[in-house]
Amino acid sequence: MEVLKKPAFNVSIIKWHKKFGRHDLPWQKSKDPYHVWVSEIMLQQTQVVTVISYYQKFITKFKTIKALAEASEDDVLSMWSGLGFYSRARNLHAASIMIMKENSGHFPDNFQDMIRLPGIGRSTAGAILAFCFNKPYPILDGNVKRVLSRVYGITTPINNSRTEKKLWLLSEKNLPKKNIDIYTQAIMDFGATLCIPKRPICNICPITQTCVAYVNGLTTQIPKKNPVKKNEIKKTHFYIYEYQKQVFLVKNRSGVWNGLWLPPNEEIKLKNKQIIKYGHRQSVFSHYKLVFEYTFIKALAKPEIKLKGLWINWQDIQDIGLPAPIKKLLIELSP
DNA sequence: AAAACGGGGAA
DNA sequence: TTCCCAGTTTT
Repeated sequence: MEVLKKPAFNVSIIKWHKKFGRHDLPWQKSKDPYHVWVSEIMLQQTQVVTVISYYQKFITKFKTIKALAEASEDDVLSMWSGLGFYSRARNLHAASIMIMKENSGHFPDNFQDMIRLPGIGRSTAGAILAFCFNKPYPILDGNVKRVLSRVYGITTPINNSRTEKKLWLLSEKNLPKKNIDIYTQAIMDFGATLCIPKRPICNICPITQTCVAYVNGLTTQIPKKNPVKKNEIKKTHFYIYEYQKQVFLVKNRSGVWNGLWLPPNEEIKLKNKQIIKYGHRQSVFSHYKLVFEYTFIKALAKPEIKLKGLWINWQDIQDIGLPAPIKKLLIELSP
């Protein structure tokens, strides 16, 4: 009797990618590690569609590692404004300075030197090594976790350290002997477009025969996740002062939105003031909900503010590092 | 309202 | 090693 040999999972994925994968993303145009690095950092906690325009703006503004290293942190954060998880931008900037100092501007070509850079961990280093240097390193992002847990029928929670260890081993085990760059892109595209979190499109999937979750009817239950802790509520108040078409902002130096500009959260005594508006907003983070009230105060005389900060023209708020909900609020309040 | 998206750094 | 922290968009 003839034994039908099933194609290996990784070979099937590469074949699938030729026809159905994404080939025209902006960062796929070059193998320049700087480009791939920036894209990988942006993609760490953000979806492709959101990243595209930010990536293009960022690379246009900072064309090389040198240009990034020579920029101010303010400039870097302003390009990141709205993308969230701002430590990614601060780390990218800090890493570019390290690369200038320690490696004369050349991005490292090996795993050990890469993960020394702030913001680059095992998965990000693996992606850069595969895409730019054709080296067989595994990655383990959300897509890969989902695909592997379904293919192997892993029912333990994927946000658990034992399961994660197992997934790393599987990711490594499945690396193809050749075309590591294509495979790495392929498994991410496959996870992002076909083996999606809810309602995976199994009817056109090329690997259902070897997918344990599919064969056992478990695709909706895998991957399983431990529940995340619930959100507490934090409250704060912003005082938005306007004087002669300018608004006053201070640099935040802690917690969320570290390094970004915010309206002060303490009231400043004014002799002549004209309060325009009160209101409140909320902003949901992964670990808590921030409820903030705001008071919009139009000053009739220049306020004497002891806080260190800056007066900025309304139209210039586009160009500084502001959190998305604050930028939105200021744009609504601007004349 | 909940889910999706990894890695740094303190404990 | 483990735990805590960190933002916005999409579903």
